Amino acid sequence: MRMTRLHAPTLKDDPKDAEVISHRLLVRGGYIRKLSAGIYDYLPLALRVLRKIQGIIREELDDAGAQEVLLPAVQPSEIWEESGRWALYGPELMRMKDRKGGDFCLGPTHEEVIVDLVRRDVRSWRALPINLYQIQTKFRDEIRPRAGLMRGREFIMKDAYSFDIDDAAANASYDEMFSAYGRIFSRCGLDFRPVEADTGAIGGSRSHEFQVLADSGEDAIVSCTNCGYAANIEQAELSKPEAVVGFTGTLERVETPKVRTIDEVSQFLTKPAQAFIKTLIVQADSDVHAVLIRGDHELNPIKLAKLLGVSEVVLAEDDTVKRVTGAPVGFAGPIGLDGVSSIIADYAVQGMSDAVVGGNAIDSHFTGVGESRDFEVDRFADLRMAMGGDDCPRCAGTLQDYRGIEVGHVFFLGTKYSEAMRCNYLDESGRERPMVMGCYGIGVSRIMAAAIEQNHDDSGIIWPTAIAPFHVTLLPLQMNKDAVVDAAQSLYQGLKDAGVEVLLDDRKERAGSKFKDAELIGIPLRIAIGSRGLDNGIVEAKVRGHDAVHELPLASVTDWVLEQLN
RNA sequence: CGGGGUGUAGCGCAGUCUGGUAGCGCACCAGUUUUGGGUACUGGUGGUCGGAGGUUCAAAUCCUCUCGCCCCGACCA
Repeated sequence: MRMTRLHAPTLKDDPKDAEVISHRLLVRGGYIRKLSAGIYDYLPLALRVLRKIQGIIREELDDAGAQEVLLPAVQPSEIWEESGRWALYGPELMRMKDRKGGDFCLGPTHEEVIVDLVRRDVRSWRALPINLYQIQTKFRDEIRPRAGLMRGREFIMKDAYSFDIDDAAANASYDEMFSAYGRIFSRCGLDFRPVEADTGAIGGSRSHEFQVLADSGEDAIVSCTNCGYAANIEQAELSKPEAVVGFTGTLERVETPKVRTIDEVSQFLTKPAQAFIKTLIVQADSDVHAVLIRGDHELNPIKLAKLLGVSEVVLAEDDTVKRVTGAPVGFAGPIGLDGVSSIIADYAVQGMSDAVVGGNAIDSHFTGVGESRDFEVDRFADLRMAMGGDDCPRCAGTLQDYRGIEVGHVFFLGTKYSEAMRCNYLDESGRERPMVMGCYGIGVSRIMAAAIEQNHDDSGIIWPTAIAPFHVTLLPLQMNKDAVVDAAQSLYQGLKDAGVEVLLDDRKERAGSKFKDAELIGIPLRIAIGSRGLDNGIVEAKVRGHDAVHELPLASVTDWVLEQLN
């Protein structure tokens, strides 16, 4: 490809509305343009990257026995009514009517469509397992799209769905997808972790997210430094700490005028946050509970909801707090608290002594508190978010904090959709049974952004070779010198003939502009052809992201490039 | 949805407080110059100042309403 024929409008200035690195570089590098919030044009360079990613996905999924289909983007409400999600899905589901007044939506996901497809034509256990996937544009009307391609409303996703005869077979399908995902992300050149994830309201027993490690990631994850354990902090279970025996401190009520948050009280009393017990008043359906969490820890509402057997828990309204504690928000404590259904405490609170708790009265706290000596807990459980420094629940190691970008998710669905939509088959004994499903997503456009978050420097993008828009870029530095132009032209032809994807910067730009743009666009290999070196038959070769400059004879350029590409 | 910000040329911005009929840099076009890290100079193209209404002799500027976009949070799985 010749640069003069490539629509890659690069910018010197950062676009104002781009904050995160991948967003800035994709816009500046001429890869994407915004059409509306969370909706982007993909320009030629971006499309080349997306096709590389899609190619890797196709190869690995086809190898794993999946088959590609392409399902409609616009879906009728009927199948969503059947699965029950027409009512369940909120405004994130983009709904619309056709000219006859029929209800439709833009597909945010395709469980309904795929189940409808499979249930029509697959009737026998002999036809299973079957695994169908597609690569397609999804639309979710996100409350707040952000960070460019990272969380768009319209985005490209690969979604796959497996159908099996029973749990064991479905688990095998899951395992196969899990390992294919590992190969896909490795081939994309990403540093990632598969982490155990929350199975959420869908239920089911297994779920893993594939997280690309990057400081800008939206998700908080912990990973053991010793064994392979890794999990979303929402999911990470924590081992029960050993209870400490013996109390110190004497119970004492202290005045704490106008200080209510842990930080404020901690400063006021000059005691560390670990010495505090937070008392959170929560609402679970119609019940109100008090939840005790150590001051430096954070409640995990998902764990609490599971423990209480409800779909969700929320912090109680101010009025409720006042009613059950007799004090405004900020002074709740477990001592003398009897207006709640139960007092539940995180394991870390067990055996705490010389602690600080709220006094259930305005401007008042207790110090020197001993758990079980000064108040009763109804039950203890693992209720908090994991964090760096915690003990690994699987081995003797320690957990470390990471931020991650979720680029893939594998999910054991079970029979939720197949039962709701009667996607059944006849087993060997002629009995009708629901198929057991799994679903598997990859954020294709998000991978492009995640790869940049992980691979860039001050000058621009540094693409992993496997997903770079081109392998090599040629920079003729003086377009007015025939020798330079001719040498570049013959290198261009030679590389193309050798099957290399090459971008020739044949613009009549100065050398500086070409270098800058080449670095911004981030093609892995760069060959600079200048009159100075050419007098000695030499060009300069450089690998993007490395400082070393190699002087190469013209004749060996193609070999060098092929060697670099392996 | 709550909080904060912002909308002026393709991009980045000034002008708004204190009303007087729109400007700078980049990009783009023509030319001179330069020629290995975004060259310098000259001339030029391009804007209903997000939109609607109002106040005024006069509105980018003041008032009211409205829309878009960005950030934080809540929400969502």
